[in-house]
Amino acid sequence: MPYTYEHPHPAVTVDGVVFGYDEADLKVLLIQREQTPYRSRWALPGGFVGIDEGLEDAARRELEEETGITRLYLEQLYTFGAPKRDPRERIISVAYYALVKLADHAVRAASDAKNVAWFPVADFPSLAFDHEEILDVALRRLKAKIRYEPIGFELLPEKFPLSELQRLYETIIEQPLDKRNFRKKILSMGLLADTEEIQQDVAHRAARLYRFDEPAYRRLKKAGFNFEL
Amino acid sequence: MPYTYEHPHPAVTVDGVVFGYDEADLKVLLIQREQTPYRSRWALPGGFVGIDEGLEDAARRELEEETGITRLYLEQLYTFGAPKRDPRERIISVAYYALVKLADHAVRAASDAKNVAWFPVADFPSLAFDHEEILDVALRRLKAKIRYEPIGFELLPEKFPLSELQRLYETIIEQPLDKRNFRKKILSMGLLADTEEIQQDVAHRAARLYRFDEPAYRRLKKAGFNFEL
DNA sequence: TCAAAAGTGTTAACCATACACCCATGC
DNA sequence: GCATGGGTGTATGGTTAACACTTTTGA
Repeated sequence: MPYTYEHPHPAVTVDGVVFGYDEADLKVLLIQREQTPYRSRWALPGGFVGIDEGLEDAARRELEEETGITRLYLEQLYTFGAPKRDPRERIISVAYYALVKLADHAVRAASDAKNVAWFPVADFPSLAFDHEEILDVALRRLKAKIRYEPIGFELLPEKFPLSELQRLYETIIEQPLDKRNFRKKILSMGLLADTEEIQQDVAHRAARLYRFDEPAYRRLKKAGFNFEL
Repeated sequence: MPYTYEHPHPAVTVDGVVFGYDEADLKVLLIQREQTPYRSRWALPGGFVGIDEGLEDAARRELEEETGITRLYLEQLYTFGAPKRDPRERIISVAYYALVKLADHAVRAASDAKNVAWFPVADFPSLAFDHEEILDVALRRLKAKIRYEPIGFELLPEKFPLSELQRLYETIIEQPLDKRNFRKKILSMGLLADTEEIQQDVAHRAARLYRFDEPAYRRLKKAGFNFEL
């Protein structure tokens, strides 16, 4: 049961910053802690890395265990290791950030036994440990990355109208975009496939639905194409 | 002496990818291992993180201990934690990359007791552990980052002619640049201060020497300026 | 006087921006 | 018929890209 080493070893955890988006807001998934320290504070989902477990594997496992979310875009963010970041012992945390299609996951997370909830990134409670710093780094990464990698689609449903894509971008980069220029640019890239479907049950003219054309993106990328804004 | 934990803990190390540049090549600093495993193989400098030591502190300490290099640009790169990356025990490595002004450091590293040497990144020996992968990630990061952050100057001497800066960029991004356009662009940014000095001991017309104007950069950045290429 | 690199401007193509109205639909 | 958002084109200014010759210096 006890594990002994000649030199002291830190503990290693993974923490996940899970972003979701609904028509109004960019949101982040938080869990309310049940144990000390920071009991009842909200925190990023995460946990210890198994001794024979890869880092990304650990991140996926923790997210699935704690939130039920299973298929998501996941990328390593940064490693946080300030000596006193956890009051119990030295814990080094490898942080990941994830993008999920909120519509598909909102219910499961909310109905879980644990206290799990989505908070708007513009308005969230005080967090445990250094998790506010981690969230801040994740947000900055997302803002920067969404401009030069087509990852925005990971936050939208499979099929979406252009206006929703535009709103997503406007929300994340925090500035308005010109509708005509946005459409011109994004359509001219050849990354969107017209699904030939339109919105249902809207109280106005229904918009065409597009989907992200992954194979086309791969082809273009190989040919030297660079996504931008 | 022995340290005991209820659950198994991985060891945590830092490894450093130190880049330097001379008029011909982008180079990386390697150390020849004296112990098993991978005895006598070349490897990235690095070592264990002290239990009360910050990650970046550990990286700086290791680089100083192993190579004598003390003032450098240092940034966290990525964390590598595949379960079998070290044959002895589970070791998670937080990798950093560093940029140094080679001219100032070439001698010290080479004259150290340990077997330390600079290798061109285009032609280096087989490396220990997963260090080739780490180097590869570092190179890609450098190539990407040098285009949108003015970090190239960290690789040049304090004072340099424009042609040297251009050669540096051409070397790192691996494509030729037009001389007139390069000068126009870089000078129009207002980041270079004319030192009013010129090259000495050259067998042709001596070039003006510039230096990177750090305060000017900070001012511009605050005003929303974005360095690019 | 030759070799080697420094230094310098103009033009054309392209791209980003700004901007306003009509259309389709459901209520 | 009205409210709501969908969908569309053009003109201008700025930015990038292509391109070649003269100057300076030391050997």
